[in-house]
Amino acid sequence: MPEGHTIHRLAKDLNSSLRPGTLDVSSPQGRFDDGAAAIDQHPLERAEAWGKHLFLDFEDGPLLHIHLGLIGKLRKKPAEAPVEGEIRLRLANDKATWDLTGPMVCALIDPDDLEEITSKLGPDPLRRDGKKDEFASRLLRKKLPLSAALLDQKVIAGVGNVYRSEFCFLTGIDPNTPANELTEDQADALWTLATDQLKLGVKLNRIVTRDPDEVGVTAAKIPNDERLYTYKREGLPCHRCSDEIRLVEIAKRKAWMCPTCQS
DNA sequence: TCTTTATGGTGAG
DNA sequence: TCACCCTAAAGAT
Repeated sequence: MPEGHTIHRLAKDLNSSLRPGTLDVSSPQGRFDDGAAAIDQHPLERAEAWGKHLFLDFEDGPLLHIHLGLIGKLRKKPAEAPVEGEIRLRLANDKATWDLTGPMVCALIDPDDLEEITSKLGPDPLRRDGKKDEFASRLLRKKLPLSAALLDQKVIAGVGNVYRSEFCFLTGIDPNTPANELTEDQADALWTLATDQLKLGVKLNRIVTRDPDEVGVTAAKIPNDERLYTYKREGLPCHRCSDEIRLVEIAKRKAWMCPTCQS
């Protein structure tokens, strides 16, 4: 489930769950034994998210870089939870256990590496240093379809395959529109939307783009199968106009759109 | 009990 | 452009 909101939520939860105090760090699966040993018994100073990247800073220890990729998960379990599955990394104290499975990246890095990684990322709407103007200038330079540009982490860090289709729908823009044909106002609207939506995603710990008024309950209570307008809804009626949601392929990945609402 | 899929990204050719 | 990496759950048989 990893788009930017997931990573920021994880950083927040890790900070409250694993501090203060030293941590028992291990690699039950055995593929990160050396890394785990280097962190073991060091307190977590701070977890921080940057787009879809997660960085954990340990007191008197190295930095840990985690990227969940498509299938990675970092799950909170009770203290002393039994080992089940392919757990690359386990962080534990006497109150909780966090198990990392299937990450694309789990590696110790130094500050120079951190700088190199973050310098390659575009503005993150969930960070104080995420700037609308920077997003607009990067977006409007791209000749790619909007839906492809939104997946480019150098244009905006943290947006993934669910948000990109939903943002195109919510702004009423055809996802195939070349980004450099958009207006400044449209770029502004996309940034504001991304900021609001990702913040809501962190709060609810899931993506809910649907207008609660259409469903008649609060956003937190919208059922999972009603919380999105387009994603994985091909063939189903648009929540706004009842036309059929269409599946298209953009930037080698599936994208969804309403042919009537987005033109 | 298979095969497929997934909210991602890299490196080789 | 393709092959490939990682894992688990859902879907097909």
